[in-house]
Amino acid sequence: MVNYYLPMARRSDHTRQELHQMALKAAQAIVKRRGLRGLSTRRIAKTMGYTPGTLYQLFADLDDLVLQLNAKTLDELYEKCREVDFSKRPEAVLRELADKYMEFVGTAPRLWSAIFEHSLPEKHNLPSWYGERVHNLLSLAEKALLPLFPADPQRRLHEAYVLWAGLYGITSLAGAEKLSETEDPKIMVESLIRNYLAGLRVNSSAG
Amino acid sequence: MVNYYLPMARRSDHTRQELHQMALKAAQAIVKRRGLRGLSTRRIAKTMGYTPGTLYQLFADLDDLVLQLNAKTLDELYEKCREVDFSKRPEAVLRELADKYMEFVGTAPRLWSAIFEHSLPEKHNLPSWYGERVHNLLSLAEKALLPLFPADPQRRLHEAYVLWAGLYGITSLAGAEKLSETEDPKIMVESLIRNYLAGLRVNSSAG
DNA sequence: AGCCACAATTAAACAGCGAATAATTCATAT
DNA sequence: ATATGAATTATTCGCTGTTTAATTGTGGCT
Repeated sequence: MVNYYLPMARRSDHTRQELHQMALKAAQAIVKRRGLRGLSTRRIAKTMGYTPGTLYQLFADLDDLVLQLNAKTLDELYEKCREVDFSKRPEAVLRELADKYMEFVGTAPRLWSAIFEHSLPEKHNLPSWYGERVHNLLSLAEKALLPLFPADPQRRLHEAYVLWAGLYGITSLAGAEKLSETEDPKIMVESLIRNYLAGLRVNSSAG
Repeated sequence: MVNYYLPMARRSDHTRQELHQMALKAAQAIVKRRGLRGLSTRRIAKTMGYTPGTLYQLFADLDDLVLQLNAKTLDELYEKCREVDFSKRPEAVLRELADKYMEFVGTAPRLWSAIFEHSLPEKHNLPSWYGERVHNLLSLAEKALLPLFPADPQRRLHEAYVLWAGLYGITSLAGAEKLSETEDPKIMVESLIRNYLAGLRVNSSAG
């Protein structure tokens, strides 16, 4: 009789979890260098020292793997952004968050754009664990807005969305298009934060 | 002797320009229904009633075709946005622009996200004619800001860029469903315009 | 020790892809 | 009428993601 309850020892030198980690690290390295379109199951497998079939024991398909890679990217950005000093004034915190964001994107632009270049087949929806990663990041911006709307978490989340999306728009446009090389994305983000926050104060006190 | 100066008549029933148009229309229909990942040379060719090889006489490669499809999309959005009444107040004009923009995106979300999902291979840069399409749209937002900064076109462009990038970010994130499913992008855009413009007035009059 | 059960891994196959090339078709200029 | 050369197709190549069957290897049991 075989023991069905404990996992049988692996044939090779790596546990399932190790393999999972190896695959994501391999994929991350490939996307960093060659972009999402340079990623393939065969390339990942070769980088790991395995064959493509093994990947299908760790992931449902390549979409699943990319989704988990993107979640990992979001996690790493989240960890980087958690370091900011949230005791400062909202505007200063948001500026620091934006700085971390842009620094992160700048060091691995292909890894970052993989998040937006990837799209799921029609049938599938985004898994909830992916949405949680996005929410984590948003909660940081929301946290920065806490002094502004201490009693309205919903409002806080809403404004955090707008600022986050604006940040994304600026960085992605600046990254993809060098038409306006006179425009510095850093200054644009600065404008966004300063003016939007000023507008928030005006419109809140007025209405 | 052959006449090198006048184009030889086509073998089939369509001129080169007609074929070019047919290819883009076919690609547009496919992307509308199946998304960018459902697009292939074989599918385009079959839709046109030709074979894949013909496409390579009209386009350098599939990337070129997708780029021209995206330019066409930007053109169609531009034509739609030109209809707004630019005699109104800046905030009203910007809101109308945003409305047209989001209505357009809403009717063909897959066509729109193709703009962001597509990325060129490392070697190539975006052609200038593509950047012009983006600039056209940008100039509409700049036009709306004319009453606010009548003597500072550079400032106008800067603020237009920030606003447009924000709109771009909100719609693309909402369209790709990489952000919240609960937040309504329309309300977010409303917030962006109202607060950013309010901030502009405050910060301009103050400093 | 020997063997069995079964998980892990691989090798092979399939359909489809973008792209390049050779072969073919066919409208026109002479 | 025929040769010319552009337009179109058929074929081929090396890829791709994914599935399947075959193989390998390991731990449990007698």
